[in-house]
Amino acid sequence: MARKRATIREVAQATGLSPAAVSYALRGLQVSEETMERVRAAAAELGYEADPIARALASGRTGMIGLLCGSLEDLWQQSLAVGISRGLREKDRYALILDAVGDPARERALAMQLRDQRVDGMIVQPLDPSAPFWAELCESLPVVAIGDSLTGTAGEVVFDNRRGVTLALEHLRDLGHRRIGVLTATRPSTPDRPADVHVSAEGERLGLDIRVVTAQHGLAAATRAAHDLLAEGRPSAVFCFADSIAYGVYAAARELGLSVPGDVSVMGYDDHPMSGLLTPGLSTVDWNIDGIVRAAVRLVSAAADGGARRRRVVQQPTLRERGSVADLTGS
Amino acid sequence: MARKRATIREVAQATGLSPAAVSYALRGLQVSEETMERVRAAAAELGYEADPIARALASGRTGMIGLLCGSLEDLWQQSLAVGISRGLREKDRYALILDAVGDPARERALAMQLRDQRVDGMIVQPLDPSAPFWAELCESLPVVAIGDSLTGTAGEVVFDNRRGVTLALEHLRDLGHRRIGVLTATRPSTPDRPADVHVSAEGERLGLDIRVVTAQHGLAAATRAAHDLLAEGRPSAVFCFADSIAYGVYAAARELGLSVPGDVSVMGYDDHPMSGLLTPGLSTVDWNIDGIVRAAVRLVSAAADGGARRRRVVQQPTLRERGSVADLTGS
DNA sequence: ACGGTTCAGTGAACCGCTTCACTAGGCGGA
DNA sequence: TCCGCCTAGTGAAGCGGTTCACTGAACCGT
Repeated sequence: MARKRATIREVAQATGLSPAAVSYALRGLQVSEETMERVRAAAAELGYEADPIARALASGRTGMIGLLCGSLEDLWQQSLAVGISRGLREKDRYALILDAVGDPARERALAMQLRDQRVDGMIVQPLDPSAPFWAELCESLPVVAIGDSLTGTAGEVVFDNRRGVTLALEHLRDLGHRRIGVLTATRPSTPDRPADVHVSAEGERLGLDIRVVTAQHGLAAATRAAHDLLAEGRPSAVFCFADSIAYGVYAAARELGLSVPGDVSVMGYDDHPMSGLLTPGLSTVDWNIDGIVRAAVRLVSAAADGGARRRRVVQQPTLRERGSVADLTGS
Repeated sequence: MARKRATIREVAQATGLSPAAVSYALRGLQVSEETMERVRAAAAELGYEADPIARALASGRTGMIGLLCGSLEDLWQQSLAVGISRGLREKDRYALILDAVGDPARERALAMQLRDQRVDGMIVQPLDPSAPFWAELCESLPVVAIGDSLTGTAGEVVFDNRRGVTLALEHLRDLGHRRIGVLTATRPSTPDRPADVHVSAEGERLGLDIRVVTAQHGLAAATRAAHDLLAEGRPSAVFCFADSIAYGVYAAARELGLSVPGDVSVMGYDDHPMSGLLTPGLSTVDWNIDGIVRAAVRLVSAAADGGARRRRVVQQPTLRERGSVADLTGS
């Protein structure tokens, strides 16, 4: 059995100080340089390290940031998780990553868990941004939402989806596409997701014939949905609201013996690292994941340090052409 | 401000019982059915929920399982994380995912953090399985390692790498390949990684001309390494110790204007969901990720519930042919 | 009627750290 | 010299649960 670890009292004993003094000293507060040194030495000697649980109970703080992902199965969220983990490390914090596996009820439960863990703040990719519990959560700790506005006082890193949609649809139109299938990911209880609205509006403005289909998260589900979409009255192009969904279209096309972009064109939305590796490379709307990560990390750590909570960063997209969209204009 | 949450003492007050009784009642211990009901009702009424931090401090348990990933940038580890998150959910536990971002020092720090968080057990994909701190860690909580044996009393889900390597190399040999490049991921301080040893041994047995190159984690690093490997005295096939590394070979081949498998054949190791989507599909060694996830979850939750800690599951590979290996035999 | 079990529940100590209110001593200014 | 203030440090009360040792009552067989 590992020898029981030293407590603050033992350090106090060893230095002839009170536990309180040791507590202060180790955090660089209130005490003279000299005792500070003495305490540090004794702590090192005894191999003392403060117990984060006890500390959290007493102080209500932990230095951790929670990252709550709606569905880690989504490659985009995976990339984000990796980036945020990295980014927080540089701020001397660390990320607790939790995965709601696509279940809004679990999302709620995990959010509460995280709060109870006394995280100093959290970054969320909400499954259900309109759920009422967010407001309550925002009261008790700084929350930063990525991609959606929450019902509550949260920081936000949002996407200019109107612009992103316009970019994608105009690109398709310019290359001569008129019948366009749109594949979105499920968003429980937000049927009127802003981006979807933009699709209809922009589609109309551009004179496009648009059909929207919703897919569950995950490659397999996206493939099934794409299969359905391609099977009946095939559109000339499919615009997907996530690169990982577009991968499903590639898979479905392969199953159906269709070539991309020969028989069907595909546009993604995200720009995931894998997208450049497919054949043909996936043309997509690039949201600059690094920028998002940096913004989210900045917002949450500022808020956790007592800064402003309500702050909004709008991310602008750029078009990334790679060859998955056929030119039908014959020019 | 959110109204302060109810404590156990308030529930005690409300029911006219002692805090101890309430504590027992809520955990279904020691008390009569009737008081149990009364306590539950009062708790619900007051919106009482036990504070996990206080509980952890007092009892030393949390119900959480830590998942420590050496480098979440690796797609394989991402998949594993997702699977484990799912799997633990079914066991009514939940996963805390931490990412060492490829840094052994951080791996150590996070492992200690996790222990201090009082996780009931942890699943690890060690960066440095031979580091001495694992032994110490294994003393204080159940650890399950995936892919490597730890220096300590840990459960293990290991791969029959000898068999996997044989499968891959024999496949290449059967299709007429002789000069083979091998790309492995960095493993700090384990230069003699078993799999690498097998490569040499098997290569010799099969009469192959093998050259091993090590890549850092991440797609970009893999691409660079592959670039180097392909540029000088190009081998006819490259065998990669992870599918995500193989993706780097695809990328490098594209940059160099080489076709896969026309100019260079590629074999992976893992079978990641994306591998079927590439063109050509990546031929790889399938380790059955679902099986691994299930085994790891089973081992760790059994150990956390007080079962045996030292237990070993060996995973067997199968060959998955998809078309990234050219047949040079001309038959 | 009596000692011995069991059952339901109590009180208080604790888990290990933080923090609040307070004090002793040193110092400067009037 | 006295007062007030600052600094360095103390003691004890938490934080919100769990757990151990114990008690009083009910029940048992004899």
